[in-house]
Amino acid sequence: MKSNEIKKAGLKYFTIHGYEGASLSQIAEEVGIKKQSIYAHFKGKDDLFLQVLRDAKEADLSSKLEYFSKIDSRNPEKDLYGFLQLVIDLFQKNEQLKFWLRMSFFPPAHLAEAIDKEVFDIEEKVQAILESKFQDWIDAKVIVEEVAKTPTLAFLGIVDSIMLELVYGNDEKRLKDKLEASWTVFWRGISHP
Amino acid sequence: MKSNEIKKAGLKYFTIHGYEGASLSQIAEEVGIKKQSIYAHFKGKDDLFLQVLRDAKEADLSSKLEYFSKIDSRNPEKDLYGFLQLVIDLFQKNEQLKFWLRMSFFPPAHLAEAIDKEVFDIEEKVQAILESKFQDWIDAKVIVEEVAKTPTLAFLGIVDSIMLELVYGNDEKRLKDKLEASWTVFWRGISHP
DNA sequence: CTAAATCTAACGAACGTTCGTTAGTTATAC
DNA sequence: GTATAACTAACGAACGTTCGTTAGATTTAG
Repeated sequence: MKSNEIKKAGLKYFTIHGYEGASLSQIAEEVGIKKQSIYAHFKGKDDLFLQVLRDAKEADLSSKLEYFSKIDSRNPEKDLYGFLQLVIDLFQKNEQLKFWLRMSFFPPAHLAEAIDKEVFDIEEKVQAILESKFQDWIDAKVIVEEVAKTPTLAFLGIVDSIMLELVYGNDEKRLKDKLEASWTVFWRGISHP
Repeated sequence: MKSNEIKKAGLKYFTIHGYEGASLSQIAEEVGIKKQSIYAHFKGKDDLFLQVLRDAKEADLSSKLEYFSKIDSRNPEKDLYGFLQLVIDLFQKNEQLKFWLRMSFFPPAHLAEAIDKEVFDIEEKVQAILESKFQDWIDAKVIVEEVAKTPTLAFLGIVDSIMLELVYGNDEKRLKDKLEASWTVFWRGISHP
């Protein structure tokens, strides 16, 4: 299907140059067609963008949901650190998470509302799952905390900072250092009385 | 000085729409002149952008340096939390930090190299100062840690995540919650044995 | 089985608009 | 009276988009 090739090229250039900086002719050239031909598959630039966005959202969400459904809920140290590894993997394997991150925080102005809705949706779901996991661990006295929301938000903060480090450069060493540092302090912070 | 007005308008639109999405006519209109008149003050779009960038960098750096020069180095809990408050203040008072954040992570492709150099410079300096502060606190046995780099990187991670929260929405409540959660876990993580 | 109709995917050409930029001219300020 | 900073006018290039058309495959009808 040619549509998928176009979406793939769109994902690439939207990620690198942003919505305004990516041009249809550039995207078409990548696929080997003229920019007018894109209109046989999409209504226009906005349509292409929004389809790429929804694909990225779905991929991101389903990867995370799948991970959460697989963990055993008895070993928070392994499960939480594994989630950070998952995020790093997703980021490096496919471009969708990078695209998603960029558009979450710096959306094209005229689509900001539509994008915000999707972002809120995914954020809400992930937070809800994490919070219930933390609650389980608190009940099982595996970690020490009064309210589940505190470690949840702190952990999501680490996820964000790791993603920023991923988008920043490709300083593999610095990423590893930062992950280790954040994780060490975080884990000590929620597991020690 | 009209140049400053132009830079101020440039800062605004570069921050909202990014380099490619901001147009000189838009910027000129904000100031009340025609876009061609910008060329009496700047060589072109790149020149304007880079001057805005350097102003933002300088403002960001000097605010942070000033803060570090004022703290007494005996009370890390107050000093570190105060730094997070400073970042939030800077972000909400002037647009420069938001601009700086956007361009650090999603620079226009043809200026990426020049921008990266500035970003690396400021990052390096802040990290060096923080690391030496942490070393002082470790030596004074106010915090518990072996190497200063670990709490430094973990703290910088919190700074990043707070900035992302600031750029995201203006959910004041969520920002407060996240700050409190990250800080609680972090402080417990570096102060408890 | 063949002929007509429909669908798919691409094309060149052109649309109106906006972009950043340059040149030459006029007004303002010291 | 000279510089500075604004203006008008115009530039080539690129943008997203629409148009009419073509070539080939697939489906439908007689």
